[in-house]
Amino acid sequence: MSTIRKISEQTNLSIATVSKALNGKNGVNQKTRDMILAVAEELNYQPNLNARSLKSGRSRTIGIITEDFTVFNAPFIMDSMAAACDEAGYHYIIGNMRFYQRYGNIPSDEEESAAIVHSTIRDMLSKQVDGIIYLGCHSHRIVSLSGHKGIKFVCAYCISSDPSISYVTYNDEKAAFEITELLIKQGANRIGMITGPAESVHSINRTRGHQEALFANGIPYNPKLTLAGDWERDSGYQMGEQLVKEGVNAIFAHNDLMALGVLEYCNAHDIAVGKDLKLIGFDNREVSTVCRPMLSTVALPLYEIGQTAIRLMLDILNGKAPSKTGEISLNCSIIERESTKGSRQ
Amino acid sequence: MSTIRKISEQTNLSIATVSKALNGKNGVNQKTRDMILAVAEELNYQPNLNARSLKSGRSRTIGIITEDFTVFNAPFIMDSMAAACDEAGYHYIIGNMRFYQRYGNIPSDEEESAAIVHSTIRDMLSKQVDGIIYLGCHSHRIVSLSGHKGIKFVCAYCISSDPSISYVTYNDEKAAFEITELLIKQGANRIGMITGPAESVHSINRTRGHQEALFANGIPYNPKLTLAGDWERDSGYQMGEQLVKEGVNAIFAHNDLMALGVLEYCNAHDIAVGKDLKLIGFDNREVSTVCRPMLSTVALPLYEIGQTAIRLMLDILNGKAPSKTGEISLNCSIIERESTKGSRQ
DNA sequence: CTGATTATATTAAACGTTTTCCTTTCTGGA
DNA sequence: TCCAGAAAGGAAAACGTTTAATATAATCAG
Repeated sequence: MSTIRKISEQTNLSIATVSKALNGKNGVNQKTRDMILAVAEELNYQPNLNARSLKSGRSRTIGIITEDFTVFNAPFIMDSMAAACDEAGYHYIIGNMRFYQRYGNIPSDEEESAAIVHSTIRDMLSKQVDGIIYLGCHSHRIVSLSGHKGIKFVCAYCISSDPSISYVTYNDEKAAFEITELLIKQGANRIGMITGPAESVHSINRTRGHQEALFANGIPYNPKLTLAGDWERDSGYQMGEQLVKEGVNAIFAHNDLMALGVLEYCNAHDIAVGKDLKLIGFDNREVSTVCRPMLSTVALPLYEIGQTAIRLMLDILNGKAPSKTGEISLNCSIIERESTKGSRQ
Repeated sequence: MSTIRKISEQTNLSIATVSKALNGKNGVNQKTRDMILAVAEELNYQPNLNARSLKSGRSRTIGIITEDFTVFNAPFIMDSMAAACDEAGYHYIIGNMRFYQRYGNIPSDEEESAAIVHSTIRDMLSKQVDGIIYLGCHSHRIVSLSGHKGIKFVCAYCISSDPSISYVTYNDEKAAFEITELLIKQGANRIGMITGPAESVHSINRTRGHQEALFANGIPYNPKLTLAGDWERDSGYQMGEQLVKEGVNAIFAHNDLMALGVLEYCNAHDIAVGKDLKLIGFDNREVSTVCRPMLSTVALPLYEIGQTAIRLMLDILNGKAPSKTGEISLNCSIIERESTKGSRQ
C-alpha cells in the first residue's frame, strides 16, 4: 500500500506539501499540485483513513446500529442511509445486534438487550464514529445510554423516548386516518380492524387514527369490530372470520400478513374481496402484490426515513441542528390495489 | 473519550505497562494488572481501534462488498457473516454498491459497473480492511481487480471466474437433480421447466442438473418442455400456460416468482396443483409459504454460505488457507409443501 | 535595486496505540 | 551477604496522517 511518504519521496517534496495537495488546500503551486496528483494516481495511492481519523479526531463516519439486518424493512432503510452518506462524503459502519435471528424477537430479558445495545455502542465508539443512529423499533433500549458522555444520537424508524434524542419515524396515525377515510368513501360503513398486540405503539397509533377518521365522518366507533391479532397471518384468518360474522363490509388490518389471512378466509368462503368486502393492509410487503386480489396497503417512507435520519445526523455533527430536538414524522403513502377497488369482480 | 494515557496518569504507571495489562500480555504483575483493569473500567476506557490498526498494521476487519443490501437474500448472508465475525473477534465493514436500487439490476454498461466495484474496493482498502469478500452474483466484475496488489479476496454466493480467488456458493446442479428426481418419484413423466434468461449461470446449471436426473431415470429430454422466462411472475404465468398446453404433469420453475405465476395460471384454469400438476420453485422466498397451495421449493444455504465465507477468509488471513484455491459448493435443501404433495386436493 | 508582501514549501509535533529494548526491582540459592 | 536470573516496569520509536508555525522563494511597488 503506497503512502503519502512514498509520494513525497518520489516527488522530492515534503510530506506536508503532498498532504495539502491531496486535500485541495491552498499553499501549493498548481504545477506541483498536478504533479503530485499524477504521482498519487500512478502509485494508486489511497489515504489511510485510520491515520487521518486518528490525527484529525473526526472520522467522518456514522455508526448505524440495527436490531437485525434481516427484519424486512431494515435493508431498505440501511440502503438509503448508505446512499445519503455516500452523497455527503461520509462513511458508515453498520452494526447488527441480531435480535431476531438470535431470539426471534427483542430479547425478553430487558437487561440482556440493554447489555447488547451497550456493547454495540462501545464497539462503535471504539471505531471512532462521529455519531450513532439507532435503527429499530425499540428505542427505549437505548435511552439509558444516551445523554451522558456527549454521544450524538439519532433514532430512526422509531420514536425516541428520551426527549433529548432526535428521531425520524413515520406517521402511523395519519396513515390510519387516511385509510379509514378511503374505506368510508368507497361506501364502507361497518369497518372492522385487526390490530397488533395491545402493547404495540404502532397499533395504538393506528387505532387512534382510525377512530378519529370514523369520528370525523360521523360513524360511531364500535369496539366489537376491533380485534387484536399477533401480526401473523393465522391470526388474520381467525379475526377475519369473526369480523365477517359481525357483518363488516371493510377491514383494516394493521399489517399485510394479517390482511392476507383475511383474504384467504374470504377466498375460501366465497366472499368477494374488493366488492363485498374492502380490505386494506399495512407495510406494502411483497406478498401484497402477489396475492389475488392484490392487496391495497400502506407504503412506509423507508427511503425518506433513511435520508432524513442521515441529514439530521449531519446537521447535528456540523452544529446546524435545530435548537429543539428534532421530532420528524414522515408521511406514508396509500397504495390502492384490487382489494379496495374491486376491479376483478 | 478516555485514552490509555489517562489510565497511565491515573495509575502512575507507564503507557507501555498499561497497554500490556490491557492486552493480557505478560510482563506485568497480577496486582497492578487488576488495578489497571479496574481503572480502565472506571474511566469507561475503550481502545481506539484506528490507532491500534495504524500501529499494528492489521485491523482485524473484513470488508464485505454487496451488490445491493436490498436484494432479497443479501441481508441473510450479511447477517451470518456478521455473526461469524463477531464470534471470531473480527470486525466487518459492509459496502453497498446499490446496483439494484440504482439500476434495477447490474449496470448494463460493463465499464460503469467495473468502475463502481473498483472504487468500492479502494474505499475498503482506505479503511485498512485485512481482506475483502465480494457478496453477489456477478463475480466477473471483480476479477480484473483481483490478482495484482495482493489483496485477499473471497467470493460469496457466486463462482469466481478468476481461478486464483476462492469462493463459496451453492450447488445449483445438485439441487435441480434432486428436485427432478423428486418429481419423477411422485409419478411425473412429462416434466416442464421454466428457466431464467439463457445467459444465467444459475439457469444453465439447474438445467444441467435437471437433464442429468432425467437421463438417470431413463426419461428422454424433450427441449419443447423447457422454456425461458425472465425471473418475473408474469413470465411464469405465460410459460406455465404453454407448458400446460404441452401436456406436462410437473413443472420445475427456476425461481419462486415464476412458479407463482404458474400457480396462478393453474388456479385460474382449474388445474389442481399438487394433484394434476406437480410444481416446484426455487429460493424459498416468503411468497412460497403464502400462496395456496403452498409452493414446494429449494432453500439456499444462506447461513452456511456466510459462515463458510468468513471462515475461509480467516483461514486465508491466518495463513491456513488450503494450498489450492478453495471452491466450495454447499448443498441446498428441498422444502416439500403442498404443490408437490397434493395434500389439499 | 530595495524592502515589503505574497505565494510556496518545509519542519516538527501530535493523534493513541503497540512493541522492542532497556532498566530496575525481586527472588532465592550458595 | 552476594550474585545470577527472572520478573516487572519504563523509554522511545513507529504507524500515516494533519496542521500549526516557520522558512524560503517569487513578486512587485516605489
